[in-house]
Amino acid sequence: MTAMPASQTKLGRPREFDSDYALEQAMRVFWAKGYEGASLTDLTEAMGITRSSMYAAFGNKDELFRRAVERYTEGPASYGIRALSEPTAREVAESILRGAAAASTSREAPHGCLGVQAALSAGDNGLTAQKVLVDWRQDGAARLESRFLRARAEGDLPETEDPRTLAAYITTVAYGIAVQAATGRSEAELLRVADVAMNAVTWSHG
Amino acid sequence: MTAMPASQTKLGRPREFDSDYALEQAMRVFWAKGYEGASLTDLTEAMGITRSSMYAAFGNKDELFRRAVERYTEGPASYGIRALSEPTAREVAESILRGAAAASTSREAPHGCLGVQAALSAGDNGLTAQKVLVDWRQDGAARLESRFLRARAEGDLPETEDPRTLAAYITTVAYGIAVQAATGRSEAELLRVADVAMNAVTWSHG
DNA sequence: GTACTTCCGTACCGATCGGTCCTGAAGTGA
DNA sequence: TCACTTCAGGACCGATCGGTACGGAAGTAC
Repeated sequence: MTAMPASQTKLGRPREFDSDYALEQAMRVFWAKGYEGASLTDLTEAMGITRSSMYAAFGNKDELFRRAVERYTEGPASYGIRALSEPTAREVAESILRGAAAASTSREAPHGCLGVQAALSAGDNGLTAQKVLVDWRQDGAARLESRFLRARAEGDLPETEDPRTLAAYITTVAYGIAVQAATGRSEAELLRVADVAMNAVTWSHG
Repeated sequence: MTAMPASQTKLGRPREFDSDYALEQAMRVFWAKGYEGASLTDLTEAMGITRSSMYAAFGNKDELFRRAVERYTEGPASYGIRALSEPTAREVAESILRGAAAASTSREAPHGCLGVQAALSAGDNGLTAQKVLVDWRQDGAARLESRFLRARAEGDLPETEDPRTLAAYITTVAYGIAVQAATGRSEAELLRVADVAMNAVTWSHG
């Protein structure tokens, strides 16, 4: 219904607003105010469109949030995906922690991590959004676990390290860094925290 | 007006409900649903009192939240204060991390940490609550920093360790553990994470 | 031009939000 | 008993919530 295949013949009046820009703005509002704290008025004003246009283009608030999270993953949180392709387990972990510190304290975006703070807890109306983010965090941890599993198979991580626990540890620190950023800590401080955190693990290299 | 000194002569009809119990229930609702997600209806139903009684006893939603956070500090989060009186820096840190893992995964309470998840981000109506929790987290970190400062002075922590960074690291892991608990991780997993985290620091003892 | 489709803006929907007010009952001290 | 105070309950407040209906304007395909 909403997102038709682009191959279809375009009929009628074409959309006047930039859908990507609108989604970007919605993402920022959710990031700053959380799912429940972001009202339709907040969202549409930031997106520069009316309620009608938003509902026609994205369906409803839940779907808009889902799309915003996707965009967040591909945009501000893309350091996470890039980190997975670092050559060694140590560099993967370091990229994630330093990336989290940087992304959570950017001056051009809300502090903290959308994936953590937008719906950590929720009332009845926010349960869908809460589940979206639980899945988002679980998925990220699972990818990291797979990466560490591969690293161990490649001899890149000592056999004594458990990939699941290690992935849980790194994501734990990353989430904590996001909370610290939302509490007001500076990037410099959080980079030092990331450095300390790296010492917890015996890496094969580095 | 609201909270008169207890020394005053008691006049009129005495309160019929248990104020402590009511506050405990309110705390749990805020813990599970967050500040904005917890409606007055949710709160008063759990507390077993009417809106009138709540407003007479606690003032308004913001004040109720403030009191609930106080109770949280003295109750479910009391492990934090107790940890500060452990004899060595290592034991302080270990008590905090293990305490966080246990408190965040209790079967008799909502998962996660009220101080983290009840208002990490907020809309306009939740800004006061958000500030309460920012202060709460900053205060906790400051106390831990003081404790580590003392530990270093007592020769209980190597001179090479910076108390501020160390306190930031430990609280970061503790917050991360709370996020993981809200994501569904088990206590056993989080205890393993806590063990890993302890290896990041060179302690004088243990 | 004409038929058709989708646009956008607005007015509006019922529900719920936090908070107030009023009333009658119930307990207090003298 | 009496005056006084505070209780609990529920109706009610304006504002805002997410979401919908409608209608005129504006674009496209033929």
